[in-house]
Amino acid sequence: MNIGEIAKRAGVSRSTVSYALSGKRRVSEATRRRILRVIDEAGYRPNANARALAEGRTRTIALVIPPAGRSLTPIQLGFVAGVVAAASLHELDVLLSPSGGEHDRSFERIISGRRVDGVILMEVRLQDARAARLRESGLPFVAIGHTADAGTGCWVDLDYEGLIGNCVHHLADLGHRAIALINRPQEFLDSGYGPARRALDGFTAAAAARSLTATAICCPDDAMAGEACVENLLAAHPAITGIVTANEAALPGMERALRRLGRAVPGQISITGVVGRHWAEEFHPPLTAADVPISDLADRAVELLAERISSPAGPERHVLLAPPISLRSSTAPPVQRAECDPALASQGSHAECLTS
Amino acid sequence: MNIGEIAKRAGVSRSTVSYALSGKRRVSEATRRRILRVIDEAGYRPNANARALAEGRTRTIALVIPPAGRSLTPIQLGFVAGVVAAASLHELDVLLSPSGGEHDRSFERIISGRRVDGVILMEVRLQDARAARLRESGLPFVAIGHTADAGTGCWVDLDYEGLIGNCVHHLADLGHRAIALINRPQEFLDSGYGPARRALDGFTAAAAARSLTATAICCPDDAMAGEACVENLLAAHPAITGIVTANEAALPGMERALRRLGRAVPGQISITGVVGRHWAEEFHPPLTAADVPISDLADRAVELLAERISSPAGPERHVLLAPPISLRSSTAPPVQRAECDPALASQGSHAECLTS
DNA sequence: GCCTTGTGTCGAATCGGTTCGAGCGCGCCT
DNA sequence: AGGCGCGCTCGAACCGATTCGACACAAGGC
Repeated sequence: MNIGEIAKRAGVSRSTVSYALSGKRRVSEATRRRILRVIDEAGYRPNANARALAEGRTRTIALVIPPAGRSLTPIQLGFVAGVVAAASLHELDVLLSPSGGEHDRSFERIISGRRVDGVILMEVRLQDARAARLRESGLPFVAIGHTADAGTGCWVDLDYEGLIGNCVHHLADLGHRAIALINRPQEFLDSGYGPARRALDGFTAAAAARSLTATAICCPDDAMAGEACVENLLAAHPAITGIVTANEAALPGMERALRRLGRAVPGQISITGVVGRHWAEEFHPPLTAADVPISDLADRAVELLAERISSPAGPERHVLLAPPISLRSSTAPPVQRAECDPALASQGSHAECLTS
Repeated sequence: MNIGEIAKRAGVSRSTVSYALSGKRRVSEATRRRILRVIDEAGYRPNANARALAEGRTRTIALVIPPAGRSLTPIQLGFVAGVVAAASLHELDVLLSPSGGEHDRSFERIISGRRVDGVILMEVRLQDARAARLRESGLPFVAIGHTADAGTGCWVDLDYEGLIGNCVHHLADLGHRAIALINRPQEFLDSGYGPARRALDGFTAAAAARSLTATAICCPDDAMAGEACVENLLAAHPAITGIVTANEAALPGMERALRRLGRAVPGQISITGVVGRHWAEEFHPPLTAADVPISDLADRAVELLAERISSPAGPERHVLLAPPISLRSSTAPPVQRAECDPALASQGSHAECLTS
């Protein structure tokens, strides 16, 4: 069933059918109705490939997911779902492309085969080969996170530097003097992964501004590692009363470690950070944190890309999101060590130990 | 840059370029080399849409993800990643399609626009409108989970019935007499979601076969609900010593509830079930469970689909996976209430309380 | 020397749409 | 009445590939 068959049955030419469908030229009401009836009876839909070939656009975008497929975090997952939903509203389909290692062929196939009108690139690095390849190809793309030359290209990103800084200020305001950062894994930092770098920068700068004693450590992306990290951290730096985390996957382990060490939250240790809302709410007690606005991020990325596709010569826009800190119940002023009996605190009755 | 331009530069016809690339007819070695050199210099790749139009196939498959995009579980996420990886090995691209509600237009667009050669359908229900639509369209598809008429169509699935049954038998072998099933949410059961139904069937049948006292409850897919479920369960049925779970998302909450109630695992309560490997290993203590072989599932689905695409008239094959139970450390023989001091057990020294 | 066989290449049709220029018939204005 | 403009429709070109039948030319057999 193709457009020619419809034309024949309706007794018109192929172009008239096309115009009746697209509305790009006027078609008399009588003819239009007749054509639509035939189409309805035949259950006809235009072939997407033929249309793409003729129009020169595919109405499809590619979403390039991070290299190691196995390490997709729930936050990334949420982003994928968000992009699909947002694209659906723009009448765009989403082609998923893995990247890295043997899967680079897939990426290359999609780009150079002109299968898509634009690309969303997840998890870009400060130096990113895929971004360079895309720039060379001339295909519109939006990066999630920004590359080293932040001025060029479109991107949407989270203001990790500012957000982590806000967390530090929040702890400082409460009176904490010794704090720590639990960052993403060391190799992320080494390979120039923006969020990890900027989290560290923001932490260091804010801590210095408030003259805090600050310790930053990296932690692999899983609960077991989180448990070990917190144990080692508190053993090595017993004075620490506040923790800022940029690593949500480690949270369950952190919770376990604190419980096992008998440190009450927020009685003895305050915790905050930048994590997905889901993780913040599942923490015990609910985490005071800057919730990562994952579906906003997805919406904005698709919006930017759609705009760029329709006018490739337009300005290269950037979006830097900075969600507010949601106050829940994992932060409080630090205990005064001298005045407070640890036994009391571990039983949860730390009210009388609070400082001013 | 298109095939005509390459032909001109190499001084041959367009068809010769096509044959040199596809190898479907012989081309003299000299000509072939010349063409390839020109292609290399120009950085030419065939336009995927034009090729699809001419060949009548798109080299793309659709992956239809569950209705509510927001509630994708990590296990589903893993499946998506697995499908993309497997498809990449077959030189297939993956188009992601949401389904349900307003997103059904996207599904319809992909199917009737002939954008794909085949479809993988996640989370099918026993009665499934999308499966019916696909059958009607004649497009090859593979379902994850089977529909009510299991004999027709291709599918891959997990043998939930058998696996949950095995878990029951495992507990029975250890000597447990009163056990419970923590199933997926009630509405899943009501809407005819296969895994939930079959988990319940398998549990009931195996418990009956071993003459166990069995309680089955449903639990929403999150940690908070898991915590509440376990508390209520143990309050209402204090005799229970073994729990089988089909709900991995509830696991962290279950762990918290047991800890708060002071029930040692596996000292006082044994836990097992069917859950993703990741969840099993993150549990404390590591969970004895039938690990869901998620990437196997994805591989087999893609394999079946690829086979069906290349020979649509072939047999409709099914795959039912039944992974073995991985013994970790969350199950043990139940304590003899009369002989055992709960205080001892809660300190982890339950060795002297074991039966037979 | 002619016919056969086979190798390598070409031209044209095809896939299923979109789009542009042209043409036809009609009503209106002068 | 003739000319003009307008509304509607048609035919043909085009997008960029694949594929089939045909043809040119060289080698080999009689």
